[in-house]
Amino acid sequence: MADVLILEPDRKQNRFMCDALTRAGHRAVASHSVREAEKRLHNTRMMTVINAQVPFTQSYEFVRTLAERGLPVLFITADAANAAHLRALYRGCCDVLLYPFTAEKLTEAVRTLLESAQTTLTLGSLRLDMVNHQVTKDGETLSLTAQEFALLQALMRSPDEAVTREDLLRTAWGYQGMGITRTVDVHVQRLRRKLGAQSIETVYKTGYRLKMA
Amino acid sequence: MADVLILEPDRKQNRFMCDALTRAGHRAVASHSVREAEKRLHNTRMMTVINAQVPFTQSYEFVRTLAERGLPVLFITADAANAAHLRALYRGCCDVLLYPFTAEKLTEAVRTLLESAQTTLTLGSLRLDMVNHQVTKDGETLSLTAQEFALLQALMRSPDEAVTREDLLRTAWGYQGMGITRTVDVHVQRLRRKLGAQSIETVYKTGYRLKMA
DNA sequence: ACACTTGTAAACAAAACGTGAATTCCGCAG
DNA sequence: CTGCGGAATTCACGTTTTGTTTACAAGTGT
Repeated sequence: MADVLILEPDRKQNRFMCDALTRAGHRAVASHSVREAEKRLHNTRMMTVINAQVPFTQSYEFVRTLAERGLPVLFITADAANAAHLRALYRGCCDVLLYPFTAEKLTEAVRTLLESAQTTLTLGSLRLDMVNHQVTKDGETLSLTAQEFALLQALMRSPDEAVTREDLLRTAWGYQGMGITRTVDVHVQRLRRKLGAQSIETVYKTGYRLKMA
Repeated sequence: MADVLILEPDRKQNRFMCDALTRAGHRAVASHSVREAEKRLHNTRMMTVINAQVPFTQSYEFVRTLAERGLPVLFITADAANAAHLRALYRGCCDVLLYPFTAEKLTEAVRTLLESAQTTLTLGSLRLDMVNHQVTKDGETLSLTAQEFALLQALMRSPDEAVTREDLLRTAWGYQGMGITRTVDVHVQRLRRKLGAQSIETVYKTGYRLKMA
């Protein structure tokens, strides 16, 4: 994950940040609305730089989803009080940068955040590499589709725990408040085939659980 | 359990609380009547924030049921005297917040309450984990059905106490005012088999009791 | 002994799940 | 823009699991 998405409505600012990061060797993608950003990130993994002024009601869910996917987020805000608040709110792989800032400060913050980002998950002989979008089992590479990959990732984040279908739909699909769907079931079926059974057990009336080792 | 249900008839207030909690990283669900709330909580575990003004006759039974299920409840009231009263009435995993309050006070109260929320029950060598939907006895995992799980949970909440069939139907099934049924008996029978006898004793003309150790 | 309560197996009903196939979606090359 | 191909989703149906009722045997207390 070397790429950075910049969610900043102001064109000029956006341009400035893009340039700075590009010069620092990253691939920067400009984005001006949450909608656009969501679309772009739907099946890609990259960190996000977001202006904290974008409407909270929209951005909140957005950032939360990113956090759940283990993607780093860097907030930009001019309000020091707000900065503290944000830092407390989203701890983990998020950080806050106070406006105004130099290009150096920005690239430094991005670099630090990227370094601390989690890029692989392991469970027994299963290894999931988020950078290369690869999953290996006993050293052999499995070829999973994007959705299968996302599902496995969601399951691997909570090994040995029962994960509800609703949770899976939210973290692996980004859906929310969707009614009954058999989608998860179907994908679990496919994953089972590829992983070799004995891996994902179903928790009746609840969801699924990825068993350790 | 990271979710919060907000039972507050006033739309504006409800909205305010939802926002505050959402911002604090919880998933908040708005609800405007006891009826609605009951439906939502029927087979989900989440804590509840309730405005103490909602008609007592309705809310009393509602809150009682929640407490029996071990679900935390936070009351909101403007009346300090009432606050003391409530605190005394529902001790345990309930708390009271005085109106008016800031968003911070609210999230703080919710966080504290959630932290103290019970997620596992233990009795002798029996361990019941509500998060993972698992029961272990002497370290070995028992496979219980959802209903058996709910029943055992209800029994474990009152160890060494006689629990009436009616109580069990209410807390483990969500039924109320249902007439005669042998359902509880049948499930007790099955639980006995899985737990190995010697565990659930019957209290003639009343119900059942889960013996300690 | 009698009326009533509880234990239990088996029958039945309902819900949840698995799965192959049909359909829709979506990015992409032409 | 259009058709193509793989992936995602929905659908329909069969299977499995679970829950409830029933019928009768066994137990309990007066």
